[in-house]
Amino acid sequence: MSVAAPQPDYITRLNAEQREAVETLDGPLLVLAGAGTGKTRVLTTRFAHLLMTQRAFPGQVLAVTFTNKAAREMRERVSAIIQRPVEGLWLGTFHALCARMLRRHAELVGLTSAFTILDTDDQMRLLKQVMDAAGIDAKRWPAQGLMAAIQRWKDRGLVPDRVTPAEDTDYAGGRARALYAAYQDRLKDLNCADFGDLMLHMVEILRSHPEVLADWHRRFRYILVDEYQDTNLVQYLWLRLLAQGHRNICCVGDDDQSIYSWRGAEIENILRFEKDFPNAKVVRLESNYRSTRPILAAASGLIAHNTGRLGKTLRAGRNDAEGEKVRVVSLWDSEEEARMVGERIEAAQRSGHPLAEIAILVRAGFQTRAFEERLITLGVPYRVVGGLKFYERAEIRDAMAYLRVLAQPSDDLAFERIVNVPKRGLGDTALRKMHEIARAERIPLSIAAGKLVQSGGLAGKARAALSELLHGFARWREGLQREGHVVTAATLLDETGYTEMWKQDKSPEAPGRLENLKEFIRALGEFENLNGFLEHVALVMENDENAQGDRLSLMTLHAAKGLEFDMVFLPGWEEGLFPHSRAMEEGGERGLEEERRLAYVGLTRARKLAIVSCAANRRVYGNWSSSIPSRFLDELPVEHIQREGSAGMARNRVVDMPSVFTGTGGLMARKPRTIEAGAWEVQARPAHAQPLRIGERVFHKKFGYGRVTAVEDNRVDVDFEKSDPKRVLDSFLERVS
DNA sequence: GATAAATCTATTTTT
DNA sequence: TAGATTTATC
Repeated sequence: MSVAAPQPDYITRLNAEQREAVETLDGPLLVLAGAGTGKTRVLTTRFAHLLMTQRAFPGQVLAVTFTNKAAREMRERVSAIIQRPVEGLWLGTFHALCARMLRRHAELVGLTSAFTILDTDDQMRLLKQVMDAAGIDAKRWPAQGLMAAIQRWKDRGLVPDRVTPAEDTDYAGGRARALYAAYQDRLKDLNCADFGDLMLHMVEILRSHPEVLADWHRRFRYILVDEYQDTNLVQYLWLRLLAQGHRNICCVGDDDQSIYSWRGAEIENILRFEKDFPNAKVVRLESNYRSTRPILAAASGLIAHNTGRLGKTLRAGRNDAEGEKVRVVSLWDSEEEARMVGERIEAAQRSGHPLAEIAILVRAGFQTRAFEERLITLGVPYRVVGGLKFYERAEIRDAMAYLRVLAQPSDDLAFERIVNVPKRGLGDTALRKMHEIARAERIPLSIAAGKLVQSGGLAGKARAALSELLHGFARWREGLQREGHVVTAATLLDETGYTEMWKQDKSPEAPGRLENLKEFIRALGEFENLNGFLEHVALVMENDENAQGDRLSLMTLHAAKGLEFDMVFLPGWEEGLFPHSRAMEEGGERGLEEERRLAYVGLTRARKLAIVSCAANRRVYGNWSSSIPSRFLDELPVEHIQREGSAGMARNRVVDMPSVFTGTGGLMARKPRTIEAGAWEVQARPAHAQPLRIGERVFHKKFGYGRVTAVEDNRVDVDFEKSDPKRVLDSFLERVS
């Protein structure tokens, strides 16, 4: 910087560490941005700075996000800084950007530039067909397992040829690779790509076509990556290939907020950054502007229990950072927990807190129900974030399938979906005949259908129905030219009898579905043409509906990442639920650490008050069972929390009701009796006169006989004979001699 | 091809 | 327990 050069105010508004992250423009840079430290601000300011200093034209910056929402936000904020709309940006999600690139090079992987992007439904159906053709016993080998394996391979950038036989032993007797190859072939035949393919194909192309890669190197001078801790291997490879030339890559992320390993995200990508990009600079953003000191201290204390972190310490960046301690409330059962949350929300509401600033964050989706019921009885408006998305609804998928056939007669999957919706009397038999012709002549299904009609290989009624459908498509295609896509789509849905089908439907959802179809047509009008719309829907599966009104938010912890609220409820902190037993079974210590990061994400969502709670009894699959407080509660630094509720767990640990309350067959198997508040709280009687020791044989009402493998306070690890090893409270165990 | 019965299966899900 | 999905039956 030259002497006394006046700084633009978008720079002077930053703190020192943020400023360093923005102004370090050349070479690899990793910005470790703790929760609430202004990550998005840095990213967008950096982008704007590149443009303002004329380091790059808009089209020379590649900016990658994970969600459409993040991309939209970045676009808006960049144009706000440079005070004009920015055009020609390569800003979007990994998938959207790859799709855009792949349309230019599709022929290099055997597709045409008009390839279709499949949704999960289509993927599954296609895979089932492939497995069927290969004679795989679908009972023994569920398609879902193979789908997961294929996706994992794709996440790692492995085309079928690159999968080693050693990785292919545990599915259908080592046939997974071959099935994967067959699936890929089918995709190519149909001119389709699934989500994973968008990344996979592009990486393959960049790997094997240096001239293409060089081209992209010339184009992009700077690369910006958001949420780097969530990248999977194929995304990492793609970034590394593109960054090879100029090495001006800036990745922003937080290893402590990596919570998507089960989706293929590799936390190693961020841990390894300095090795991958030699001479990389690392800037830490540790000044938190979001939360009060106690919340930050609680979150920091918790996450400190993780190993293998890059290490950051959140500092309170606000002047008014003092505040309420984190509440830890223990309750008798999940119903009482819901009541407690409801009461506090009402109280907050009474004292003038907007509901939009309150959130309940749960570990698993099913937990929302108890709270919904409570909120409904209390009349508190709420919204559940991340339910079924608009474009995932059946009626929308059907309508989409019609439009896809309209746009691309060779889209077999779409054709198959709608050929008998509404019912036209075209069942399995008719479909099989079409398939036979299609396979024999290697033509699309819809063309085969035409031949079938002409050859008369179909009974009268079915033949007439199919013929009418095909003529319809010919007509609507003409209409597309004449009347445009919106009118044609509406006509199509009417003439096929699709809207009529829902009008006739007497189920309570039917009116809503008709509404959705109207909304669908309206959304269509926002696009210039049909293809633009189809691409958008394939890549942007989100619903931006009903966000209005002062409503409380109810969502999973995963869905809450990136959001913030004044008051946050974190219920269900119990062993087995959070940390979730499955996470630990599958991921071991790594799984546990990811759960802890999830807890960290939860706590750091709160600006002013976090209320953590656990219940001693919870209904699991219909049965009441008892649970013990999450180990995460013990990991919160005591000086920053305030214990409340029926059981002060720090001093008097919750003593569970006798095991007659649990299990299925007991006297009170239905529900633990709600006893007078406080009655069960203080009896800190030791469950056993002599503490249990490792190796002792014990009996548990629900899990049967087992042997003690570890003892920690009143928690005992038991290796059960008839059940998986579990951690239980010692009061539930009987000593067996 | 539609309905009823039986069976299965229950984390998280950015695109 | 609840719901989704598969299978059996008419």
